[in-house]
This record gives sequence, structure tokens and C-alpha cells, in this order.
Amino acid sequence: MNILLIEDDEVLADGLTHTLANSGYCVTTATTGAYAEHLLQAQGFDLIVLDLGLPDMDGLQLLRKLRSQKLSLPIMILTARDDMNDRIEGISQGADDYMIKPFELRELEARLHALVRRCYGGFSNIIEVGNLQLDTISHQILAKDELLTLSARESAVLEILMMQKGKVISKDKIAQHLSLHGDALADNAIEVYIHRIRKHIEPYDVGIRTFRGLGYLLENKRDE
Amino acid sequence: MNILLIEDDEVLADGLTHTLANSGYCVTTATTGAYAEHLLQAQGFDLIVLDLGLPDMDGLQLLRKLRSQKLSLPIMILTARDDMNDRIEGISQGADDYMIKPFELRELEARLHALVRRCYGGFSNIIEVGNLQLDTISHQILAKDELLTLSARESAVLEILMMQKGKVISKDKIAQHLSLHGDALADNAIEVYIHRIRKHIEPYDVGIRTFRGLGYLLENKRDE
DNA sequence: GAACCAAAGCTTTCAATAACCTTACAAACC
DNA sequence: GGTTTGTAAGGTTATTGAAAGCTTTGGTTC
Repeated sequence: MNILLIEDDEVLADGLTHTLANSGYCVTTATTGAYAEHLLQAQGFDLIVLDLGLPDMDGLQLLRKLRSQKLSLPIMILTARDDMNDRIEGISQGADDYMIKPFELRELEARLHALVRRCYGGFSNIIEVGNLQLDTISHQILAKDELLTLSARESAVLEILMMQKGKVISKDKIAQHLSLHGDALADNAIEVYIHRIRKHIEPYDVGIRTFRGLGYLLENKRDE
Repeated sequence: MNILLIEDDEVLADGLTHTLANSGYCVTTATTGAYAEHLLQAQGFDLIVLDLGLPDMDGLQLLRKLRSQKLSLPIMILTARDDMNDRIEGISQGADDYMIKPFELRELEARLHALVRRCYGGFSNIIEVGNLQLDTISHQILAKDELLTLSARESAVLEILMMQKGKVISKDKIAQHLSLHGDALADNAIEVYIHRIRKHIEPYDVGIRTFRGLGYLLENKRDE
């Protein structure tokens, strides 16, 4: 995770860099707004920590500029001004969180973690198999970022194959997952589902391999 | 936008309810953790405001419980304890923001707006789907910069589709969002709403796709 | 190792049906 | 009086699951 730290106070910048590096972040520091913009163009960051008290440019102004460029990175604001108006203004202009100086490094760290989680799908648990992505919360399946149009049954079967990624799933397991105990299906029903799913996912370099007498395995056909 | 307010102080609860109602939120208050859990099961909320000083259950304990149930609603914590450890613990356990009492209602409002924005609309107050724009604060919907004249019900349904942009929303979810639990609707009521909304948004290159057995998805029909 | 067979799986077709759409209308609301 | 809201009824369509025939696989026999 790459963080761009926009901070002119060297002491604070050093302290932050160390703390965040210890948490596994990669920190790049810009001491001026102009340099920050330059870095942003050249490099791919995942998160910005912005101190509002910059020498060359007002921090809020920079924030506004970043947002107007449709830069949708999460931004953590640092400010010394404990002024309510500024705080509200900062948030409503697109900052995602802010901290009032002085703050404890531990707390900044905790908040940055929270920010990352919020903005990068901490909640939505995504399982990938090749080009397919299963969102385990919304139960949607994307193929190359396009929503796969599967029927309810097809989705349910593909879901269990993705959730148990890398494992061979028996027809019984699949039937169980569909909550079919009482009313049994025809003995080839699962085969039919698999057939239909195969047709759908064929274009995406993902396949379902058959293990005779055992079950099915979802696999990435690219590179392997 | 339905907010569940978990707060035992009646005075504070009343004040909050009024303020937030004025901003267009629909607030339901629970004075105990147990009652809050009950409400959460029955109803569809979009946001939780949780006071940590509850009588029957420790707030953090409730928070932990909610999160362990994979409840991925945004949560705003209110706390009187200005204790750094508590604060860090709160955030790292899945709260999305918090405020220290006493706070100004104005600021809570601003932060709630920010929270809604973060969790439902990327980084802006405006959620866009094709030519449609939902203003999450005023709850108005614009189509090609013209105000769409929808009825209350129609707005509410389109709103949830826009807030959960890109996701398939089940009829149950929609019914929940309309706060319909006790008095059930006819089984095709949601279908009728969708039908009416479709007529309204048809001219704007935005459509509602049906996923049989799963729900509805709002999508941009242009260029994709 | 070729020939054969049975079991397991694949594919296609088709009818029943559940899910959804549409329209019309009446009650409730402003 | 017009708009909104919810119900009811009939039409439409996609999904589902069964059935039937075909193909592949793995083992057995010669």
C-alpha cells in the first residue's frame, strides 16, 4: 500500500514515515503541494495523508484541486487548526477523515487502517478465480468486471465452486448447498447446471474440470 | 435513508432525531442494545449511530457482536469517554467514525453526511448512474440536470438502487428499505414500482435490469 | 494392446411453472 | 379533482428439472 504523505514539518514527517513503514505501508513524502502534484502524476498511490498547513499552497486549496481532477483516492487530513468551520469544510470537500494536531501516532495508524478498509473493500469479501470475482456479500459474480448474467440456480452452483476454490466439490455437496434434501432432483440435474455454467464462463478462460466419481473443480485455464 | 439511533439519553435522542429528520433522514431510536438488535433483524437500516454508554450492554460489546454477524452497515460511534484506548479499540473493531461527547449537532450532521458518502457514493455527495444523479443530502434525483418528478415511493426505490449502485437488489431489500415489515404489500407491489420507475427513467438511457429470482440492477445503457 | 462393456458424464430438447410484466381500477391522500 | 398508492387479474417469458440419446472414461477380458 503506497501512501503519499504531504507534510512540511520534517520531524513529524519522519516520525510518521517510520510508524507507517512498521505497519507495512510504503511512504513517500512531499514537503510542498507542488511537488505532491508532481508525484501524483508520476506514481500510483493508494492513499494520501495531507497536512493543511503547507508553505506554498493552502491545504484546502490543494484538496479541492485534487478532487476536481476526479482523483478519487482516500485522503486523510491533518490539521492544527481546531476550528469547527475548517473541519466541516474539509470533510465536505472530499476528505475522508481528518485528525487534529497534536495526535497520537497510534491513533493515526488505527484510523488509516480503518480508511483503507472502508475504501478498498474491507467489508466486501471478494474471492477470485482467474477472471471471475465473487462478492460473497452481494453474491454477485463478475467476469472481467462485467456482471455475469446467471440464473439463480446457476449462480448458487458457481458460488459454491468459487467459495471452495481449489477443491473438488461433489454433486452431493452441490445439492446440499442448494438445500435440496427432501425433494431430490433427477440424477443428472447437477450435470445440467454444470453444463449451463460452462457455457457462460467459457469466454473467460475459466473452466470446470470433471473428476469422475468425485465431483467438479473450478480452475483458471490461463498460465496455470 | 434509514438511521438506527442507539441511545439511552432521551434528551439527546430527541435532539438528534429532530436534527437528522430535518436533513431528510428517517430516524428510529432504540434505548437498549437488545432492542436495537431486534430492530436490525426486522428492518432495513442504512446507517447506525451507536452511543457506547448503554445501560444493558456495553456499547463496544454490541459493536463487536454486530460486526461478527457480518453486518456491514456504516456505524457512527458516540462516546463520552475521552479515552484514547477506547477510541482506537472502537475504530479497529469496525466503527467507521466516532465523535466525543459533547459535540455540536452541526458537526455530527456533517460527519454523517461524509459517512454516507463514503459508504454509498464514493467520495461525493452525488451518486451518478448514467444521466441520473442522486443528491444524497437533499434526496433529489436529477436526470440530465432536470429534476425528476417521482412520487415518494418511486424516489425511495430508485434511491436504494442508486445507493447500492452496481449491485443487484432483491425485492426483500427494497421492501425493507421502505420500512415495510408489519403491513405486507401485495406480492407484486415492488414490481409495480419498478414498472413505474422504468417509465420515468426510460428517456435517459438508464435501465433497470431484472435478475429473475434475485432482484433488480440499475444500469447505464449507453456505452456501458 | 485391442475389443468390449458398463458406468459416469455430456448435451439437447421440451413442457411445466414460478417469476415477472402490464394494465386497469379503486381507495386513500392532498 | 388530481395524484399517489396498493390490489387484482391476465398475459408473457425465463428458469427449471425431467427425459432421452450420445460421448467419454476406465476397467476387464481375450
